[in-house]
Amino acid sequence: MKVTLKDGSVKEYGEAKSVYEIAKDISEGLARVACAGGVDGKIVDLRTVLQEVCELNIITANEPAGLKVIRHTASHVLAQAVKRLFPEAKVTIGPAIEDGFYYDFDAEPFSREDLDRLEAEMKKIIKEGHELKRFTLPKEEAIAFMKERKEPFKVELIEELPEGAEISFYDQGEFVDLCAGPHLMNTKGIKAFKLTSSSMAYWRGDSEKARLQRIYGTAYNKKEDLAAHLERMEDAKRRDHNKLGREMGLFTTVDVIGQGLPLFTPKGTKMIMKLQRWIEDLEDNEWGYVRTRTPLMAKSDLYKISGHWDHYKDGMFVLGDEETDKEVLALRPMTCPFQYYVYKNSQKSYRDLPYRMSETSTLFRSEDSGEMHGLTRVRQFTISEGHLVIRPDQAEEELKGCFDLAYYVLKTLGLEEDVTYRLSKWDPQNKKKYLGDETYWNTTQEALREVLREKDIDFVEADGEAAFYGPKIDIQAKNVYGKEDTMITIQLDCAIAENFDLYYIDQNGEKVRPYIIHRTSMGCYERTLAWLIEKYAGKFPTWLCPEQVRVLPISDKYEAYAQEVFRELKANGIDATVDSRSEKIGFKIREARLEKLPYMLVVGQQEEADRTVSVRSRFLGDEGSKTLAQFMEDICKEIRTKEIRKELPQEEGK
RNA sequence: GCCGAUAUGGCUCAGUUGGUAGAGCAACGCAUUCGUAAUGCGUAGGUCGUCGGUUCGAGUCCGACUAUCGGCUCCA
Repeated sequence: MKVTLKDGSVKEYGEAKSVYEIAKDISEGLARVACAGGVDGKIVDLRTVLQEVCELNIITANEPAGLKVIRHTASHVLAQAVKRLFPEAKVTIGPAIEDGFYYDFDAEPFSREDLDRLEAEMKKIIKEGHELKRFTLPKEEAIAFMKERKEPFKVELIEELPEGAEISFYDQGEFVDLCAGPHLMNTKGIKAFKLTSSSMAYWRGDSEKARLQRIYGTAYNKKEDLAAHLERMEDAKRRDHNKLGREMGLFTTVDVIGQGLPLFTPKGTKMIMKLQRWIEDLEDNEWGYVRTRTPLMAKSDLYKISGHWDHYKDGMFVLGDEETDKEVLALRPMTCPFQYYVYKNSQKSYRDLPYRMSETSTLFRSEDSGEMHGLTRVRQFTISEGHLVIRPDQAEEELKGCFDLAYYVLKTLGLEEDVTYRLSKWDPQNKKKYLGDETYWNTTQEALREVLREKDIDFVEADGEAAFYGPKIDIQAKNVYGKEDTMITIQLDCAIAENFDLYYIDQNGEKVRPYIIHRTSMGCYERTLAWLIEKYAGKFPTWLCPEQVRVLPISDKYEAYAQEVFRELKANGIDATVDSRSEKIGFKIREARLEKLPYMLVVGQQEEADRTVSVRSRFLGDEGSKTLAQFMEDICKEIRTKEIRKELPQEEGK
């Protein structure tokens, strides 16, 4: 589709997905020229263009762009319903988001019952079939219009728009909203929607500003799609690590121990130790790292040198009071300066670089109370933290090495498809938050960008996400609810060496400042475990399972043989147990399956006589019998190669 | 930190208008000795998150605190 713009230029749009783009261009950036714009070369007015666009949106409503329009319109219908049932409520903004929409209101908190009533009212509005009519007003009139309707938040929004702008509104029956569009032509276009939850949000995301009540909802073009979405959300709840991890007995929390301080059970600990041993072995033996072990706390003086005292003090647990105590200590929120002093312990030559240090490092961060979540946001956590002290000429190669290691870890865990890559840059609008000048940031950011380009990785760039000392490559993963957190980070830091007087001696015998790479390979063990729980819904690859094999004797009579099998498994380093209870075999199998064990070995008269085991696995079900030696060979190989076997389709056991 | 919701035996949940606790599963015991998703019977287990208040009487009403959940903000 070609749209002719006022300046005579013609912009060509592709199919379906760009429908929203057109509408957006027309109604936002090109609002003032749109009246003279046209579709397919014909000059038409804006209303016609928008109508055409909206029609297309209905047709292509399964495309993300089409859904966005439906959801945005649904958010207006929600606002209309709120104004009907809660006339005192003030409207603010209500955009479409990834899986639905929300609308923020200045109102009393909404209960689930309120949401149900609002849903009913929305259905009524949809049925009433209001046409969404767009009109514009000059800025001054627009302000007066919203003042008259007693909507202070809308007035504030309009006041910020440029002078002389034509302000766009949508009229749907008795409800009129300030909005750039686009929208469906009629409220009847909303075929399936649901209000999912309500919560509090701040006006413009600023905790100093008004507290608003946000209502979340979702809308689809078809009832089946909505049902499928709700089903996905139910599935997400079942996978939620915070629920499943507790149910499976991997971790727990205790009131009197405190928030954000999970306790790992023997099972959870086993999994974390498997990850940790793997990573340490990998780094030390294959990727050329040396291992350090440094204190969990230090005097405040250390953090003053590193800059954390100025930039990160609120995030640290400080022991003692600067006013009254001679010595003030703080638990470490990172390992950087500790490892710098390990580096400084002996004088390094250019030949010693890169000097790659790694530590399985427990860190403490004083998160605000509402920020903790399961295993993904905690106050004490352990990361595979490393610092590479490098010569400037080694930056590119070492950064790539860090990236390769991270990618290898992700791939082995089967998570490589589930992550996104982000180049985290400084915020040029807020330079005070960062060390170094513009040149420094441009150079370091470009170095990281080059690595991602070289690796042919799709990535996004994000302002304001950098550490205060340098930019980062962040590998982001989403939890089952779509919330994103950083899993692995690689950071380039060319500034801190100065503060700690780090140097090496070059070929000419001169002292030279090295660069530093801060990086993780697996990231935070707690978080990684959380993602693994959600990714595999508790059905972990065998190598990671806290219990890999359970021996199930048919009856007490075969206990001795079961013990023999068990000893053989343990002798091969396999995590195994024996279920010796006097229960029927069906019951034992049921329990082992509910616990998502990869392997069960049923042993009875036949097996004892033949020196075999009857194998039942999560992957193939009843696999028949194998000699013990054969089973041992197979499972050892599976564990050694960290194989991710395909699971049997879900059977439901209640 | 902010807003809202929630808090009953190991787990999942009942508990009516305030009259001082109930089920299933798990645990334990006994019987059963069993061939690929639940054997039967029995026993024990809770000062209802903590503290305070209202009341003749509080799991139930009120307040504070703590924790959990959903968000906001923040972040590995």
